[in-house]
Amino acid sequence: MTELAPTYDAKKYEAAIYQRWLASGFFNPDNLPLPPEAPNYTIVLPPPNITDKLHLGHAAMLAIEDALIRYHRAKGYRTLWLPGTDHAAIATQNVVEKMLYQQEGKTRYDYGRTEFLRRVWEVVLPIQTTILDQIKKMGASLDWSRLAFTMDEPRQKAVRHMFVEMYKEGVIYRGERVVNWCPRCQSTLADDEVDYREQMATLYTFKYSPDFPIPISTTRPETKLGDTAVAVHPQDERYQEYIGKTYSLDFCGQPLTIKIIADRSVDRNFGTGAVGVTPAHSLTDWQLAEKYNLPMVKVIDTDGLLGDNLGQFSGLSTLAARDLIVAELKKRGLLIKEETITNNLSVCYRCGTTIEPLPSKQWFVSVDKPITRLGGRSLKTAAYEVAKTGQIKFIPERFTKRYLEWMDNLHDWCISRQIWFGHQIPVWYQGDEILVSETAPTSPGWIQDPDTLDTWFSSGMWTFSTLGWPDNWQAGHKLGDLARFHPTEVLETGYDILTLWVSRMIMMSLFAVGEIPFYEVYLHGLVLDEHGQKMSKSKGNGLDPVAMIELYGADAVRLSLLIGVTPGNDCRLGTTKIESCRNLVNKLWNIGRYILSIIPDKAIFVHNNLDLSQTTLADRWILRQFNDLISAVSNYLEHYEFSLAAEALRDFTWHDLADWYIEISKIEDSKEKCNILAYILKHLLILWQPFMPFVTQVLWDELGVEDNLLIASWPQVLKINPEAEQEELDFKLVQDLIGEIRNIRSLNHLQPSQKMKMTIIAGQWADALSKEIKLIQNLRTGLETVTIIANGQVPEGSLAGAVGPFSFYLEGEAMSAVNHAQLEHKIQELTAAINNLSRRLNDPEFLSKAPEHIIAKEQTKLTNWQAELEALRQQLNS
RNA sequence: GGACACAUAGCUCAGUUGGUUAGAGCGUACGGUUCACAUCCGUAAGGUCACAGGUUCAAAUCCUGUUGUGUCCACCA
Repeated sequence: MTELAPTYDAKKYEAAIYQRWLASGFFNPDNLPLPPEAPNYTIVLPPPNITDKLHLGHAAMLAIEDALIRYHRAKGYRTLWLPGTDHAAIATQNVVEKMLYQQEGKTRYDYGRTEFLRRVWEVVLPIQTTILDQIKKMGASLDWSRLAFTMDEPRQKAVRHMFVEMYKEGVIYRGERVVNWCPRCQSTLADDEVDYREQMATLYTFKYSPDFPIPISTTRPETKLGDTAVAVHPQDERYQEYIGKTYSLDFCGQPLTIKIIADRSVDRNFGTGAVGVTPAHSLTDWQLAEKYNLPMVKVIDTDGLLGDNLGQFSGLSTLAARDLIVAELKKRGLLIKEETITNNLSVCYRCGTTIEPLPSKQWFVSVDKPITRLGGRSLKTAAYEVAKTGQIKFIPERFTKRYLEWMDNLHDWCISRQIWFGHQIPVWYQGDEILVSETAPTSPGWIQDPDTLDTWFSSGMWTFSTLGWPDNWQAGHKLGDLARFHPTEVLETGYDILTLWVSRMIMMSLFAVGEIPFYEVYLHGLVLDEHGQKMSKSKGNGLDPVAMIELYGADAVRLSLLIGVTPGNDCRLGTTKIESCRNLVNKLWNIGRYILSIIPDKAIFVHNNLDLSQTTLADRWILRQFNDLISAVSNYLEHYEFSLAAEALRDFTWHDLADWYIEISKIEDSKEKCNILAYILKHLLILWQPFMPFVTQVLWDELGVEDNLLIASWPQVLKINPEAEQEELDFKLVQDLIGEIRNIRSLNHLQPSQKMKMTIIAGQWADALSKEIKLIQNLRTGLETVTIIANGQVPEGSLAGAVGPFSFYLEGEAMSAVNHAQLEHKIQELTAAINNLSRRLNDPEFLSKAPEHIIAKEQTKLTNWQAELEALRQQLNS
C-alpha cells in the first residue's frame, strides 16, 4: 500500500518539503487562515553575522525558535518569524582586511574607501546567500517575504532617522573623551568590546626627579610623560603637607608640571599610595582630570607611538619608550623598586592588539540625559525600570540581575567607529558648520563624517526597523506591521550578547517607539564539543551543521540541540548524540509506517470519529497517557522547557506507544485498536512537528488529509471515559508483571520454545486481571497457560515471584534455579526499605504533621512491599 | 576585587512549588529477534546526590559555611 522505505532517508525528502512549505505561503502570517481576532505571535530572528557561514550555535537558535513558532502556529496564533542578517561592521571589515592582506598583500588604504567597500561586498554577499540557504536547510519556517538586512535600504533609512532623532533630542552628542583605541584596527572600541588578558608585568616605583617629594608606582612609565598631577588619599598622613602644591620638574629630560591632589578613590595600600595622573591615557585618570580640572597632555598617537616634542622619546613605540625611561631613571638613581605583579592587559576583542586609551573626538549616546518623550527619564533609567518591574522577563531569571547590574554601571555609549564598512554617520561638516541630516546636503562644500556607526546601533533597532519603522510610526502611533507585531513576544538569543545587544535593543526601542521591544528574553547557552571545549575553526573541533544535516537529517540535528539542554546553560554535542536522535526519528518513521500498513481505511484520519464504547484496559491506558502527553508538552513549551517536552514525547512514542501499545495491538487485534492507533498517530505528528518538522510532514502526507500539517490544530485532550476516571486495575501493574516474567525467562536462559505455566494469586484484582490474560500470555512471555485465582497458596518448592500486590508461581520443563545472589540482594534492599518506611509510619510526629494523602500513600506502599517481600522469600526457598 | 552558575550512575545530563526504593540517553553485561524498525526488542549491574552544619515529621531540593570547576563584570595606578 505505502511505498515507505524501512529506514527514513532524510535527504530524499527535505529539500522538496521545504519548497512545498514555501509554496503554501503559511510562513507568512498574512496567509494564515485565521479569524481577525486571532492573537499575534512574533519573533525576530537574531541576524547572523555575514562574516562566516552558520555554526551549531546558530543551529540551536533556529531549532529553539522554530519549535516556538511551529507550536504557536498550531495553537492558532498569527505567527511571524522574521528573518535577517547582520552586516557586523567591524567583524566583517577585519575578516575581509585580513583576507585581502593575505591574498594581495594590501591594506585598506591601498585600495581607498570606494574600492575597499566594493571588495567587502564581493566577499560578503556570497556568504550571506550561503547563510540564508543554511537556514532553510534547518527547516526554519521564517517569513521570507519580510527578509531584512541591517544595511539594506529600509534599515539605512531607519538608522539615519534614528541618529537624527536622537541628535535632536540631545541624546547623541559629539565630544572629546578618552576612548579605547585599537592602533591596529585604527578605531575606537566600546567598553564591552575590550578583552582583558592576565599577564605578568613589572611595577616600577620611582620619583620623577630628585626634588619631587613623592615616589609613585606604575607599570607604564612611558605614559608618565603625560602626567599632570599626583593623587593621594585625603587622609594619608604621609602626604598631607604636599596636597594642593604644584611642582615644575624635569622628568628624564622632559618638563612636567605636577599638581598634588587628594581623592578618595586612591588606594593607600597600593604601591606608594600615590598615583601619577595621566589624563590623556587612562580612563580613570581622565575622570579625575575632569573632576579637578587638570590639563591634559597627549603623548601617544593613534599609531601607538610616542608623539612629537618629546625629545629622544618621539616616534618610539610604547615598549621602546618604556625601556628607555627605565634606563634613564636608573642612570639618574631615581628608580626605587622593580617588582613583578600580575595585571590585566586590555586588548582588542577582534585582533588582540593592546588597547591604548586616547583622547579623541567621537559621537556618543548619552545614557543619562533626561528625555522628554520618556517622561524625563534617561535611557539608562528607563531601560533599567522595564526589567526591574518585570515588564521584560529574562529566562532563566538569574540573567535579570546581570542585566540590571550592567545597566547600573552603564557609561555613555561611544557609537562612532573609524572603519569604513558600516552605516556612515549622517553628519556633514563645512568649516565650523555642522549638519545632521537624513539626506546629504545638495549644496557643494560639505564633507561627510568619515566614521561609521557601531554595529550594535543598527542591530539595536532590529525589532522595529524590520517592522517598517520609521514609515510605520506617524505622530506617535504605530501603523501596519509595527502596530500588528510590535512588541515582539520573545527574543531568543545567546547569553553572551545579553549586554552587547539585548540592552541596546531595549534602550533604542524605548526611545523610538516608547515601548519595550519584547516581553521575554530567552537565553540559550553555548554549544560545546564532546569534551566541553568551545568549538572553533583553529582547534578544528567544530561540527558543521550542514554536514551533520546531510549525514543524519535536519530533524535529528534539531532534536540533538533541544534534548538534554536547559536554558542559559552550555551544552555538549557530539555525533553519538545526533545519531541517537536520528534513531528516534527513524523510530517515529517506523511507527507511522506500521500504523499506516494496518489501517484498513484512511478515512479515519479525516473524520476522526473515535468509537470508545468497546475499549480495553490497555486502550484506556494509552489514551490517558496520550492525554497526559498533550498537556505536558503544551505546558513545557509554554515555559520554554524544550528538553522536557521532547523527552516526554520520546518516552511516549518509543516506550508507551511502540513497545507496549503497538505490541498489544498485535495481540488484541480489533477495529477500535486501529482507530485509536490512527488517532494517536495523527495527533502525535502534530505534537512532534515543532521538533522534527520534516519526518512528520512526510508521514502526514501519507494520511491523506487535506489540511497542511503546518496549520494543523494542536491536539485537544480527549474525553475517555468520564464515569471511570480511576481504573480498577492500574495497567502499570500488568506491565510490571509481564516485565517480571520476561526477567525470569532471561535469567533462566529460556528458549522461546520452552513454555511455562503460570498461576497468579491476585486477591481483589482477580476479576480485572482475568481480562488481561491474553496479554500476559502472549506479550513475549512464553506462557502456555495463565491461571488467575483470588486466594491461594504458593506450592512448596515452586518457582515463585511477586509484583506489587500479586504473587505468582511458575511450572515448566527445563526450569533451572533462579539467580540466588540477585534475589538475596533484592530481598535485602526491600527489607531495608520496609524497615525505614514502617519506622516512619510509627513515628507520631509524622502521623500528626504530614498531610493525610501522603500517609495513606505510604501505608498502601508498605502493604504492597510486605506482600512482595513474602513472595520473594518463597521464591528464594523454592 | 564583585557577581553568577555548576558539582547527581563509567560519560552527557534531567530532576518543575521539599513527599514512591533519585531518573533518562549513551556506554557496559546477559538474553532475544527475520512477518514496522539491528537506526530493533527484553533484562540487569552501577549513585553516601562534592563536603560540613542547620531548618523540617520529611532535604538531591530550602538556609549557612567550606572545597573544586566554569563564566561574566569591574579593573589596580
